[in-house]
Amino acid sequence: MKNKDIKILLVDDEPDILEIIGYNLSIEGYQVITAENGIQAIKKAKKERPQLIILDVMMPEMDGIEACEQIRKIPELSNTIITFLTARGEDYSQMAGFDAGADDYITKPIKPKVLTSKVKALLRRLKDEEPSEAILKIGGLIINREEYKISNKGKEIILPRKEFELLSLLATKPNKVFKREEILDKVWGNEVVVGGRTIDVHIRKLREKIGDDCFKTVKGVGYKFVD
Amino acid sequence: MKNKDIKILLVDDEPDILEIIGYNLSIEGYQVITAENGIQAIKKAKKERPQLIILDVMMPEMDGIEACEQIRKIPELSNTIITFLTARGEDYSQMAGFDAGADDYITKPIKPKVLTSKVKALLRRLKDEEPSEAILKIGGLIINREEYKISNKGKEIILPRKEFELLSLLATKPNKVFKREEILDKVWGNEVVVGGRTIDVHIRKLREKIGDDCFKTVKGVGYKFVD
DNA sequence: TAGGATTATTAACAAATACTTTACAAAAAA
DNA sequence: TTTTTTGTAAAGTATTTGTTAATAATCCTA
Repeated sequence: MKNKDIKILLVDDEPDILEIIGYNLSIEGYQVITAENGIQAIKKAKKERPQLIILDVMMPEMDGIEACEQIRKIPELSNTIITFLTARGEDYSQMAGFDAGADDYITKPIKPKVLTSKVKALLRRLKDEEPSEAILKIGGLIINREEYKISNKGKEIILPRKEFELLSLLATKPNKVFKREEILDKVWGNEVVVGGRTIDVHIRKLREKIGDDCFKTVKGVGYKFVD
Repeated sequence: MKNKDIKILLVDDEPDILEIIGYNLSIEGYQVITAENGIQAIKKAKKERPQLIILDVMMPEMDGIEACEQIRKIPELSNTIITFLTARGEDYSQMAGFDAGADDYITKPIKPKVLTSKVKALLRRLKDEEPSEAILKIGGLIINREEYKISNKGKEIILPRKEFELLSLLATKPNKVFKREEILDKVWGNEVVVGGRTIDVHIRKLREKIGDDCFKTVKGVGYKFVD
């Protein structure tokens, strides 16, 4: 399923928030639908059948919690993922939210990267049936894909996105050789065209940061991660 | 392995949590064992040999981290999967947990669906290890096409691509004679034109590396791999 | 939103390795 | 014996990857 086939319903009473989140999501190619209160949200949810609903907790008319409960009662939307928008630290609302049937929550203020990776992670559940394994452990390396974080022998490392994804890919199957083609497909996307040395350069950076011997070159084929 | 053959040790000091998680797991058919602190947990783990341990981080007597470390030292439990229960957002505990040898963590509050699918995912790791078609075994030779690796009588050998593919081809049907034509087709591609000695040279290199007698020449026809 | 920092890509060249050919020797077949 | 086919070593060619630095794109902050 491509992003453009995915509808996200965004519910918040502040137009600014709708604007900014909506903008970020649409950059990623999602179809964004908005609503400004719970009642509208339920109406639109029924009509549009979004795959994901992002719901502000605090809203006039009908708050997010109640809206969530209502939506959860709609059978056609049983597969819809609902996530709350909540101010940082509002613990009680998380609790109430989960009771109401929410799948996750996002705290405000929202960083675009966090938002999009969270959305991606949530949508992945749709396909996977089971929530994807967000955490990979190989040797002394821990890769937390949900939080885009890596720790190597207890030391945290921040990797740029492409490097992270490349490492992530290789680490899903240690010792398996990933063909360059395959890497391009999975990390860059099969329609993107990049020069011939791009992968090598990223590998080089990973070798620098994680350790030279973790990455093995198989000439004529590709690279593998070894532990 | 059926669910009823799987033991899960659940460790938390709050009886309520034990109750609710235990209930959900037993619905799925798992055998659930409980403990209320780290010391008890270790004792029960030794005795019952559970496949999975769900361990609360914060506990009186002995906390989850320490319990985890202790359990990891028990050789019989080396295959046991340990996952932590942690309050949302407690980042430090995650990290400490991994250092202690945990495989994953689950955040509270826990949604039954998340719990069960996570458990499923974790247990899937146990079964893995299935030999795929990517691996060929002939005599003392193991050809791993996924890892582009060869081991001959336990000794690992790295082969260049063409050699690897040539060997790979011959090994798919031991004792079958592959005509030179056929070899060219399959390894080089039918439009590539190479000189008359190319195959021989590659065979020679394989004989050097794998063993002279593995490759038999059938004059006027081609080569075969014998074990 | 300008500009400074970071990240991604490209280009150009070096280095490593793989592959092919050559030339001739050896072996087998005719 | 002559002819054909294969074995071998070394040289030569081609391909692939490593590396660096420069440039482009992007992100982030003030």
